[in-house]
Amino acid sequence: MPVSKRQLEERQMRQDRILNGALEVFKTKGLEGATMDEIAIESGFGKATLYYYFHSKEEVFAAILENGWKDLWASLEPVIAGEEGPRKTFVNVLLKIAENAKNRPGLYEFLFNVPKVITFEEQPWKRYQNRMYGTIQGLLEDGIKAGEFPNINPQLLFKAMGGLFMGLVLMGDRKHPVSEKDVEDLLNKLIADPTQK
Amino acid sequence: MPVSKRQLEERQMRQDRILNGALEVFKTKGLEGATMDEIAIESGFGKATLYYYFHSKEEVFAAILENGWKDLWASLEPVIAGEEGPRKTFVNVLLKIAENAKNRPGLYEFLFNVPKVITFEEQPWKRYQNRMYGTIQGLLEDGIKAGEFPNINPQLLFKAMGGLFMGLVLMGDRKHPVSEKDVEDLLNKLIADPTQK
DNA sequence: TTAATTTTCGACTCACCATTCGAATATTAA
DNA sequence: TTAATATTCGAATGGTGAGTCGAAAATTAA
Repeated sequence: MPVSKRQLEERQMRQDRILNGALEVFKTKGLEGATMDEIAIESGFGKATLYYYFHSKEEVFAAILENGWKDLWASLEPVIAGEEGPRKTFVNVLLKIAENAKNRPGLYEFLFNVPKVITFEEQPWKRYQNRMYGTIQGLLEDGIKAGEFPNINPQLLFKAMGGLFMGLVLMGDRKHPVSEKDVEDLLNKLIADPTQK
Repeated sequence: MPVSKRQLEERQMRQDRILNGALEVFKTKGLEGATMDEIAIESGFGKATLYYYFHSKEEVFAAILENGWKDLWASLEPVIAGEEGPRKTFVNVLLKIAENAKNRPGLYEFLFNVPKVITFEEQPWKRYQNRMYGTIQGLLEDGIKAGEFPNINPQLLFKAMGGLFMGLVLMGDRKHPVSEKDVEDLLNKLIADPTQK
C-alpha cells in the first residue's frame, strides 16, 4: 500500500481512469455485456491490472454508481440547506442536477437509467439515491402544503417531474442539446407559480 | 412444416408461450444475463426445443420487441386515423398507450426501457417505434401550429411529455398503480388547453 | 547500489452457456 | 398398420470471458 500523499493521489487517478473507461463500455454493453478485456483496452491498462485496483467487475460497476451519487449529493447539499422556500429550492435542485448532468452527460444517463434495469438492493449508492428522491419529494409536499404548487398528489407530481426532467436533460439528442434556458422555460410553463399570475 | 390451420395455430401458441417465458427472464436478467436454460424452464420446454422454434437467443429477444411494437401500432392506427384535432388525438394516443400498458405492464416496461440500453439499429421493430414517435411528434407540431398547445418548441415538449408519460405509466410502483383518472388529471393540468380558460 | 515495495501484464485456468447432435416420441397421412 | 413428418429433449461441443498466477518492470527507501 502506498505511503506518500502523491502516491495516494496517483493511485486515485488510475482508479478514476479505469472507472471512466469502464463507464464507456458499460454504457454501450451493459453490465453483463461488458468484458474486462474491453474495459482494460478502453482504459489503457492490462486486464490483470484492473484486478490490482478492483476485486471484481461488479465492484467496478458499483464504484461508478457510488462515486456518481455521492458527488451529486455533495453538490446538492448546500442548495437544500439554503433558506429559500420549497418551490424555489425545488427548482434550484433541478437546476443543480441539470448543471451536473450537462458536465458529464454520459455518467448521468448511466446513473439515472441503469438502476432501473439492474436491481441491486442493499448497495451503498442506493442510499444516496433514496436520500435525493426523498428530499425532492419532501420539497414537493412542503410546497404543496404552502400552496406554492398546483394542488395535486405529490407522488404523482414527483413521478411526472422525474420523468419530465430525465427526458429533458438526459435523453436530449446530442445534436440539439438542451440549454439551461430551455429547462427554465419548461419548468416555468409546467409548474406555473399560482401565487404569481 | 405444418399444414392444417390448427397445426399452425398450435405452433403459434407454443411460440408465444416461449416468448412469454423469455420476457420474464429478460426482464430481470437482461439480454446477456438471461440463459436459454432458464427460458426453457420458465416456458416449460426442453432447451433444444427452443431452437426448434427460434434460431437464436437474439431472435427470441427480437421477436418479443417486434410483436410488442407491432401490436401497439395496430391498436394506435384507428385512433390516429380518427378525425379529431391534433390536441385531442394526441391525448387519445397517450390514453391508448396507457391502456395497452395497463394490460401488460411487464411487456411495456420492457418495450420502452430496453431499447435505450441495447442498441440494435436496423431491427424491424425499430420501424414501428420510430413511426409512433414520429406520429406523436407530428401531432404536437400540428397542435402547436393550430394554437392548441402552449407555444413551445415541439421537440422539447415531446421529450418532456415522453419522459413524463413513461414515468407515470411505467415506473409507477405496484403498490399505488396509476389510475386512468390520474393520467387525465395530470394531462389536463400540464397541457392546459389555451383555447379553454 | 541494493533491497524492499508497488505496479504492470500476458498467459493460463476453469466455469458457464449458446448452439448442435442424434436419437426418441408423437402426430398425421396412406 | 406403416411410412412420413413434426416435435421434443438431454447430452455433447466449442467458444468466451471472469478471475488467477508468476514473473517482470518501475519506483521508493536505505
